[in-house]
Amino acid sequence: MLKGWHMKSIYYDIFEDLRDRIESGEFPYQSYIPSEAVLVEEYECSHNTLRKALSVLRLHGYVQPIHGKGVLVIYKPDTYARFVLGDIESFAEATARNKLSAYTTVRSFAQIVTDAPVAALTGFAVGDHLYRVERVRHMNGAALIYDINYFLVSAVPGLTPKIVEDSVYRYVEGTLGMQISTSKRTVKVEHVTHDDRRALDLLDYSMVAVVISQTFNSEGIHFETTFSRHRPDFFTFHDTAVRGY
Amino acid sequence: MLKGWHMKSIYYDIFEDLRDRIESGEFPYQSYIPSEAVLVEEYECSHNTLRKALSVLRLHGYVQPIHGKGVLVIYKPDTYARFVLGDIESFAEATARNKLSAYTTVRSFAQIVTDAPVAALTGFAVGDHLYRVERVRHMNGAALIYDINYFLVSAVPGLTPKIVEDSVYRYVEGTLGMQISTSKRTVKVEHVTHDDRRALDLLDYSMVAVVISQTFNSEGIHFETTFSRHRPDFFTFHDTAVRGY
DNA sequence: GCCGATTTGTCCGTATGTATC
DNA sequence: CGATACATACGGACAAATCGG
Repeated sequence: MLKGWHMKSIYYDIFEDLRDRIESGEFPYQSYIPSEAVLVEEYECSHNTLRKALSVLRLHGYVQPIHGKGVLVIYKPDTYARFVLGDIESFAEATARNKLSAYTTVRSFAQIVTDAPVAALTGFAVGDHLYRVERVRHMNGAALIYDINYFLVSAVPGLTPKIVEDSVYRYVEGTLGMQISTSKRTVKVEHVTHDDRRALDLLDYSMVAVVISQTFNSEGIHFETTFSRHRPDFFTFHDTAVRGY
Repeated sequence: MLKGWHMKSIYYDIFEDLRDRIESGEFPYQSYIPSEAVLVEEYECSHNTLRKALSVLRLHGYVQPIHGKGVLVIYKPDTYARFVLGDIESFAEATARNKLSAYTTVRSFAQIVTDAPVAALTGFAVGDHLYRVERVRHMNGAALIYDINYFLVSAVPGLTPKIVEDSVYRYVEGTLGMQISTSKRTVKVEHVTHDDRRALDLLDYSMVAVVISQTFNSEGIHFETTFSRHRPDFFTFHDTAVRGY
């Protein structure tokens, strides 16, 4: 059984525990984890709850259930880069996990009203009030990521340059109590702009990797569109796709 | 209730039906779909089965369930590009869906034995027998994608240049009856190589977008690693991430 | 502010189907 | 063929969030 109390939900606690046991090497690559029946005993939960945990584990690319045989581990520690973007993770969270020295500078901070071009760009409606923020992410001393954020004012009231310098997500989830839910992202490669040249330490790179993400909160409101422009050599995007899900 | 017989499973049929109804505009952006109770009536299924269908719908970024209120549609038809890569979709399937004139040429076809460098590159074990295939994807007359595939011979026996010119997935899923299950992908941006220059119509681009994918079949066997090198202006990668899954 | 109706979220127990060995 | 293991489906129960009276 799991130690103390569960924080989120039973199935999620079981998922986290199994994930940790896989990452720790207790269940190595190409081995089978214990059967459903055994795990139901161990975690003292219902068969349905365990299956939900296994489904999350699968969606994260840790295991591959095989009908009639067992649940196979397909997680290789070496293969996984540490900068996980296939999940929703903020810059602050990501750098903390990677133990990198990193900081953010704010290039501009303004409040605007959506016009037609901005609407086409961001997906917001004409007339929406937005915060437009430009930030530069430095890692180990070099300017590597140039972020242009558009936040819906009504959803993220009281945003300040001070806050965006720290972590918007911490403010949004902590102070405002808002929950981020779905993020739709597109990855492209574009020519560098004059702004890229000014903002980033580009060396001789002529193109940048761009991640365009539209983020929805738990109320289904599209509250953020971000253009994240990365120097190519420091850009990696991970993703796990599962058939039938 | 759904028309005739279900092909795969009840929950998947319901997912496909709801997805179609959303894409058709019956449930527009920012509207609520009928409640669980109503849909359970309509589809004559159990409440659990319907919830599973909704979970798949959510993972595909169509809806956002909101506790106590309903299930909100967050799908915008315009926003979605048609070249979906966040799902597992083959080149043949993708071009067919996009109604593009496309064809494939085979640059090389060989059988090799994995040595240390190839092992490090592909994730296969030293000594594994592999097919190494180089192909170029042409769309509307231009060479845009340069694919280098490594297939595990034991998992994909009898592969021929003729087959890879058509669709490997059709052979694998159709003839061999194998089912593709999980795909782990990484997107990077790299400098063009001499091979890129020879294989692709690169214009003056100096970099390519690279998708590295490791694909597992339903038996949990890592049977394919592919390096897909795209001309930047024709490259787009879509992804939907959901918190808590 | 409270209460009740509605709606989604989680969990449980059970039954049946299907693939593997 | 039987035992094991995963896959799907059902029905019931309760919790939590929302909304209106």
